[in-house]
Amino acid sequence: MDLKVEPQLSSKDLFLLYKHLYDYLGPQYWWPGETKEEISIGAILTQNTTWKNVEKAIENLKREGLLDFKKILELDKDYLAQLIKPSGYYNQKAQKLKNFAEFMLKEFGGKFDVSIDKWSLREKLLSVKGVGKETADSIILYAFEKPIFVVDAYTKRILLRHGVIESDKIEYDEIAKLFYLSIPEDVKIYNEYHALFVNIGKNYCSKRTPKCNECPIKKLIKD
DNA sequence: CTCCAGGGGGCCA
DNA sequence: TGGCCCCATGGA
Repeated sequence: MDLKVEPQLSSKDLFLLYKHLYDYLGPQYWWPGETKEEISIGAILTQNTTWKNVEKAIENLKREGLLDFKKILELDKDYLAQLIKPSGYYNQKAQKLKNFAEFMLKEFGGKFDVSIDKWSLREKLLSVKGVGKETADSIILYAFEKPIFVVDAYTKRILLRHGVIESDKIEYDEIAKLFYLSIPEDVKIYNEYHALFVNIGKNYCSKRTPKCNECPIKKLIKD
């Protein structure tokens, strides 16, 4: 069971919530990363792992000049695994990075400024072994810069605690739909909204020490 | 010590 | 599709 917070929010309030959070917390400047390659690689490395550990892995790759799809594809898999060890699941993730690098080179010549429909792009990304919905959507939004809404564990937990959704068994795409129906289709908004949710999730809605009483959302709802 | 963090794939009924 | 297991490190 997950705790709930009174009063409750409705899915119709999601755009209002965004505007309030943005006014209150300001831009979050996501996704951290100097290049699209770095951003997309980070999206895979952060699977079920804290960002702090991912930073170490990225730093190792950057130091070796390996934030490059061609080099990742050619690199010895075990060596790649050692470099990304701090991010955990290193054997699996080494293979995932190779799968993704090969996909990007074959499909788009390693480029991100492609004029492909975002849903077609999503289908293609989901066909890569190691890229699930959240990872695909993160890559589409933050590297390809197309308006796809990213749903993560924080998003689900926050919506659950504020009564927007009833059950944590709700499907990923069903949660995303709540946002597509409530807010304008806009890369900037989707970018900031997800980042704001992570901010709130980390600081006020973590599983272990939920500081619901100090949560900005609780204060904002009182309008 | 236990539990969790910005998941995803494989297997099986 | 729904449930279950595996992957693996670092931090609270």
